[in-house]
Amino acid sequence: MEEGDAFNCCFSEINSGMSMNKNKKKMKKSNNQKRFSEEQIKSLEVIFESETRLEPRKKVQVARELGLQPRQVAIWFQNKRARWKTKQLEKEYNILRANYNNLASQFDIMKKEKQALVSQLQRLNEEMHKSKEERRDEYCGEQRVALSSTTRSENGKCEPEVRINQGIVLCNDDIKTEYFGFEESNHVLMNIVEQADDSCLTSSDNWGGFNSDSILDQSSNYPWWDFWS
DNA sequence: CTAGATGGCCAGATTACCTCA
DNA sequence: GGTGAGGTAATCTGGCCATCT
Repeated sequence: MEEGDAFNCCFSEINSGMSMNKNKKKMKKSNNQKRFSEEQIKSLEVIFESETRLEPRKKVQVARELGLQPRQVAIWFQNKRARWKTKQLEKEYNILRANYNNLASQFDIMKKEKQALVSQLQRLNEEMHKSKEERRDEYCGEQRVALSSTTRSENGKCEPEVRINQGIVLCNDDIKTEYFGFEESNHVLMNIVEQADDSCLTSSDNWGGFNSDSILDQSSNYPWWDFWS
């Protein structure tokens, strides 16, 4: 701490009548100069733009130039920093809110797109099942005719029940895969639909649990603003 | 060298007062 | 003219740090 600084500090308090008894409940202020002049404010603003804190020497110099007490300059800078910080916080809050709104709207759009795709998948799946059953019936009918005609020509005996049962067993097990040829792709499709059904996006409960806190949670290291990039 | 005293600066909260709608 | 809201200078409080003794 500098001697001059200490002197000016004490001087300013005494001089401006601001040295208060701490036991007093009400503070009284001098009515000499309530507000700084426009020029004083302008100069202080200019200095503040380049440096938000003043060196003791600079503070005395500025005070002298503007006709203020060093303590007044110090207090102005303190208050200015506080106001500036509040404004910065407001700005940051507005940016965060805008980002959040943007994120939420995009999320909503994607949610709808996904629901549409899920319905489309379900429709396709139903059609596939229908087509599969039609082909199976068609195939089993052909097998039934072929089997009964073959045995009759070989043995001269007619065993329709056995032949028919054999045909049905074949249809339900191995032949259907060979005949229809899409067993594997069908499994894949079914898995997609099942997974989509389990997804949080189709569950309104989970969607309702979506909140900004989780996104804005500073404890997470994930840069959420890059989520959509 | 270390510990306590002193004083300044800071942030944050609050007060007192002014201006304006 | 009275009043409430908002802005601003100044004060208070508690913590931190540097210097002195």
